[in-house]
Amino acid sequence: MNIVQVALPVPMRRVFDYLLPDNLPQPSIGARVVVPFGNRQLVGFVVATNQEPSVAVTQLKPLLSVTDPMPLWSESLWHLLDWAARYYHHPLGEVLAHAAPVALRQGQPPSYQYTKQLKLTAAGMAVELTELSRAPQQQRLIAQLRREALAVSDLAQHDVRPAAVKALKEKGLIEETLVAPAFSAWTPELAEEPHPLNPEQAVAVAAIHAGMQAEAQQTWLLEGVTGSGKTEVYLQVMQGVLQRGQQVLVMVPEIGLTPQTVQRFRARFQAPVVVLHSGLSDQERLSAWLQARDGHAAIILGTRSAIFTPLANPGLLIIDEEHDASFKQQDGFRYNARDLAIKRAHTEGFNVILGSATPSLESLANAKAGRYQLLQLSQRAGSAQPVKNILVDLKQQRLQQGLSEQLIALMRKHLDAGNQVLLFLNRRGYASALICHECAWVSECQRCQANMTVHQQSHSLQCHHCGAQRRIPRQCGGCGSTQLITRGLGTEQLEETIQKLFPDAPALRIDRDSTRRKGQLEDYLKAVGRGEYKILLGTQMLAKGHHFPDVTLVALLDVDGALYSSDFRAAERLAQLYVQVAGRAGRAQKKGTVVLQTHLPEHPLIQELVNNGYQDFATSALNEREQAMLPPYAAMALLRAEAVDANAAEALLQAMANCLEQQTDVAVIGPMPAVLARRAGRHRFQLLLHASERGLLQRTLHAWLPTLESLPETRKARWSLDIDPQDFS
DNA sequence: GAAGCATTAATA
DNA sequence: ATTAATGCTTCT
Repeated sequence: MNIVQVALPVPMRRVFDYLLPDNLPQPSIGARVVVPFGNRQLVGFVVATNQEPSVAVTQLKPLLSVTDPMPLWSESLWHLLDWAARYYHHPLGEVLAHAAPVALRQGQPPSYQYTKQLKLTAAGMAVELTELSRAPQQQRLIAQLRREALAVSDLAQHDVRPAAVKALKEKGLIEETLVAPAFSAWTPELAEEPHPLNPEQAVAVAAIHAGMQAEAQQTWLLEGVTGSGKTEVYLQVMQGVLQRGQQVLVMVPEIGLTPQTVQRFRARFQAPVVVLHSGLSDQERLSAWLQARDGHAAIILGTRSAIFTPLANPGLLIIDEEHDASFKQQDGFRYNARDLAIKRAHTEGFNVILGSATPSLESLANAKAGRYQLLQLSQRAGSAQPVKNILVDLKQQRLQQGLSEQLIALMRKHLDAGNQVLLFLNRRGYASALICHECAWVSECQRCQANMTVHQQSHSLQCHHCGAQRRIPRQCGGCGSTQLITRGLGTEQLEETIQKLFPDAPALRIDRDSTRRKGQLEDYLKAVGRGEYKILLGTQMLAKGHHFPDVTLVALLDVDGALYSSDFRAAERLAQLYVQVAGRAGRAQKKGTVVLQTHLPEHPLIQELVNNGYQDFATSALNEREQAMLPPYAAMALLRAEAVDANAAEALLQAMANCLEQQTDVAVIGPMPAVLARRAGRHRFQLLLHASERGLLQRTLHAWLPTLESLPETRKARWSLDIDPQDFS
């Protein structure tokens, strides 16, 4: 009897053997099969056949069915997924399931959905409309179908009820047909003229074009300040790739996938663009996946998970804003899509462009080491001038709700000149805590080690970590006093203050709370573009990607947290944020000003950034990383554990530490409490592993994971492993 | 003693 | 992850 080894979407780092019944065809590696598992049925992936079974044959169950006659993935993509499972030490079955669209995960065939369409029969063509004068819906439908066929799913839009359709079918006037999906044409002609390039852009495009002629796969790091026209470079490089009939995969951060981005690609090329965004239905996602696999899609635009899209004929991969943290998945299968993309490009032999105004230190180090070719765009398009930086020392300053007098004066000046002002504050809500003026009681979350945030708008205290909500108390929870005051400025309160200080300047707050409704952010951004608002204030959402041509003053109100942070990446992230926010200022003909309010103006990072810019900051930050033996000059992995019982979580990591400490080439740091020591009622600990090279860390983990997994302490606490962790919270 | 909830073991 | 089996507590 034939044995089939199957990877299943369960959190176990092992595969399962099944018997192949005689009536089923021999499945190929990478095909899906349906198997019995416990008392349920799962869709699994064949990883091997004709192997020796790892348990007694009598314990094996037979496969229920073979779903695919062919492997689901090309050989190279299959190898990438297998590599990813090993590199991230994540169960292969879960990796494969993650890489497949939901429809395929559930066992649907990998085929296009045919749409049901209504068409006129010969009788329907001939019938006199007046014959149907007593059935207006039927009449309308016939009239419509004489213009063009109609999909059954669109009937409601034409206000035709199923009864009318049924009646017409019975009269033999219309019929239902299944129609194959139509793919738009793939032509090399452009839909619009390319924009003229400035000298730097031209150099970049020429360098990439030249490099593409070479046989060897290449990676370019395109470092372009905001407004320097990176997108135009992408477009002109893509042009050549598309003309050769090759596909382009474009990956953008979650927040960057806006209709405007898509619009730029559609406007330039007469080639089908497929967009993988969160709003797609399972069927639409499957269709996009198939179109990419079959080469019907020329340009595939998507976020993190787009890296798993099969490509018939890939020519180029672009990762825009490559430094963005959203390329790293923060739970479950914790992969880094940027790193996987580069690995994939290597194995499949296509070229990569990494683009950013503020490249990650990892990528800069790779450029320095000669693995990537660095291309720089330092001029802002048109006549835009460099921004002016102003540091405001908050020490001993009189503040009005977090605003220094200097900043308020600057805001007046810019508003009086008819320009817009943007204030950045990365803290939503009204205030970060409610405290008692008499006994210093603080509004803490019951289930997390964190303060609850005051939300005046919804009259509630909210925990931003577990989502808990309750009414704002009138009395102190400790002493019963009614003297409750707020601490820590949030965007809601900032909005209130701004309206008081600048009653004549309409202000708009943009944060997760104010843009909850779908499409609301887009509506607001349009209103901003029309000049309906003079002051914009908000969180991270304001920092990225949006173009505000009339904003001339940008201020970061409170970023000192990053300067005190224990996370070694905090400085890098602050520098990137600063440059991104600064990029919102003075994009058109107007000179921009950037204000940074801080209690630590003498901090070397701040000085370096403000005086010498991101590149110099990055150089010295990389030197520091090298001195301190931190990534990218070392490898890290993080073991996390959480449990209701704090001891259980800590004991598990201690047991793991005891095992791993036998390995001398890997430093084991911890266990220590996580930054957020308790979340949703669970105590959290972490254990940091540090090695001078990835290989050492990989070999250690590979050797020890089976032991770690089977430690008795794992039964008392949930744990996970994060390779190349980005966030230590 | 049954019902209800938490813990543990198994999944081929 | 999901589920069945087991253990423990609580309720009537």
